[in-house]
Amino acid sequence: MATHQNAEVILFPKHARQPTQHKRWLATILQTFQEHLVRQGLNLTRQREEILRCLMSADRHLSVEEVYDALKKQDPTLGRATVFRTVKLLQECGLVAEVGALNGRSKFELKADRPHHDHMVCIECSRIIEFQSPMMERFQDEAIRRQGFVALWHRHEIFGRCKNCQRPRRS
Amino acid sequence: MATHQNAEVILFPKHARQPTQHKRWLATILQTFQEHLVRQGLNLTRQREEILRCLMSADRHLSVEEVYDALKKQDPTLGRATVFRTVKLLQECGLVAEVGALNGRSKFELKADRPHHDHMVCIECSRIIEFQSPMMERFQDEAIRRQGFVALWHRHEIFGRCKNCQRPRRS
DNA sequence: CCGAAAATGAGACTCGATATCAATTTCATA
DNA sequence: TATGAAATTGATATCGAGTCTCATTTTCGG
Repeated sequence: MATHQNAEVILFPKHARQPTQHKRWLATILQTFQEHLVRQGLNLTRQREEILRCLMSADRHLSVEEVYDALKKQDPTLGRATVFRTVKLLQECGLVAEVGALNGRSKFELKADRPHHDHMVCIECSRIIEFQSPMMERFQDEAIRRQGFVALWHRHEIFGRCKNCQRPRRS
Repeated sequence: MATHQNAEVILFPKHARQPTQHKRWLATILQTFQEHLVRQGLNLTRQREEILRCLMSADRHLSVEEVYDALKKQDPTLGRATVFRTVKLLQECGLVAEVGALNGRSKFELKADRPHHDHMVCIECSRIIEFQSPMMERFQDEAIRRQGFVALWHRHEIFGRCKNCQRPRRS
């Protein structure tokens, strides 16, 4: 009945880049966000930057609550609503994608400059495994074209047990 | 700000079967459900049967609220909780599948005896287009095997605009 | 028919997400 | 740099899908 697990969020570079390299990457993404905001007549505020940085430096998919908790420590005035609003903005400009989680709490990941991939979600340990399958994509695109559909985004999640969680039986 | 659209649910056979044919189909599915219940020491009650019949005869994916509204008319004592509970039972025995909808309200479809398929969801008119792509499935399965993952179910939804809703611009 | 177990439905409750709104911040412009 | 309209924020209220509780009713084997 705990409100949420994973109260502690350890932040470290996702791609283990060189510091300088990472800085440049970070700057590029910030700029993308900035441009999107300007296009809408909005500003890149301290809070928005913090939230984006948090998502950029996390080594895993985070929920809004996790982002909020992590940032609250270094900025106690931050409000939940701002995190929700900012994540929505980041989704709109395609920097962040929702990865529907198991129990109604959505998790988010940074999409920027990362190749397209889908997810396998372990129902035991909640681990999210990213995978790519260009061939699968290809046939998916073909199906979309066949229907005369214009795809804006998609969600492809496979639920089951990961390699480490294949216990013989549920106790 | 309406609580929910589509208050009216028109029920008619999904597959336009012959009456006798449909009756037999219905009986088979009811029996499947029955068997699942007995296996768990549960009973097939009037409410449970009504709910399954409703899902079986709908021509589209329904939300719990829609099932509830439709049945409430012919059985005013029916409770929301019962619909939620029954849909969960139907999911457990594989007769019904959740099709994650746009706004947090899940919709459900009857899976029984229908071939596997995925969905394209129109963000304009909420229409759900079912499609099949055996090749796509094949490469998906391959990816799952490659990860040593054991898949239990999956969700593959493509969001965008359907053929009829490709307006030139959002006003 | 009896009685234990299952099922129901009304309503309280949970909790992620959104809306509201007064106070604060931002930035183009003077 | 000062100004003010527009954007932003955060506290809080609110919403709503889904779950839980529990007293009452139904089911079904014996």
